Amino acid sequence: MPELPEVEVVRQGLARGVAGRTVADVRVTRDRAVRRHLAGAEDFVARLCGRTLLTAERRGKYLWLPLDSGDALIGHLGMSGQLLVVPGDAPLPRHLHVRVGFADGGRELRFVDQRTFGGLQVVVGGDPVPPVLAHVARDPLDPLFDDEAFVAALRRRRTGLKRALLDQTLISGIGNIYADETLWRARLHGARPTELLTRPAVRRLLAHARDVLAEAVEQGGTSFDALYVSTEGVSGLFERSLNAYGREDQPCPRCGMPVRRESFMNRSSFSCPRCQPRPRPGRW
DNA sequence: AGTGACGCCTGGGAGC
DNA sequence: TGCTCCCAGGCGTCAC
Repeated sequence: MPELPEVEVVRQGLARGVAGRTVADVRVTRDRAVRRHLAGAEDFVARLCGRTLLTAERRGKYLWLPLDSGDALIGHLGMSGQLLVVPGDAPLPRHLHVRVGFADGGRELRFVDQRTFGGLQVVVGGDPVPPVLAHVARDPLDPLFDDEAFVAALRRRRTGLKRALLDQTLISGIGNIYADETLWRARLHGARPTELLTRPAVRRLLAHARDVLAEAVEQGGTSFDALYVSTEGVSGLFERSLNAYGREDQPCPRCGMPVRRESFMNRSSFSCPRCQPRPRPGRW
């Protein structure tokens, strides 16, 4: 599932593959893929044609490509989205929704998305960040991420720790997989009340989040199936480095206890029963 | 204002 | 074999 590392790998591919190129033609074959573009698919196409894509940027799980018009093309992969840079005569995949051809006649950009939770839109402004993304917090790999502000904000929350890690307005880029991996490394259960964590504990947690995200970027991200791939269609290798996520009943790599699976927020959470004990009422 | 529940969407697999 | 149900889960929206 695309979280920060997977999206970052895609961003790097876009920077290599489409930045600096001028759009010649755009085809939208499924309007749902541009539903966030409120002015409609026709307007989406008009705002892209003839424009040059300047760079490839990312905040959390959002991507955007500033245009020479002052607009920006925003992309979100949702659960199953792919941004591919491939030859125009490559076979058309089943869930291909948007094609962007370039004036240089080289490889085209494709948005493919099985579940269409993701999508594309063109918005006004993209420097330093499109206004519609202003609510998204900086992510832990952002040089301007404010560690102490995060520590204070998390401790002001009155919620569970995993819920806070998944809140993109508090810290962005972390989804279910990397939340579980961060918690495993920090030896904390996701139900721990945020307001009871000490400052040093939150700093350690943040350091683990940074580590696991950076290591996953190095490995090209996590690919459980063919749904997540780079712009070149390559799968990531980080799945083999997962310690908790998806490892129900397998031994904890640290202590050997079988990893447990719990239902949480209508999804699965994986943790070690020994390394990450459930919080007891009134203690932490 | 902060918190949490809900619905969107499709394919694959389990179960009958 | 074929049908139904469940699961994966990011995030915008809405209610409290």
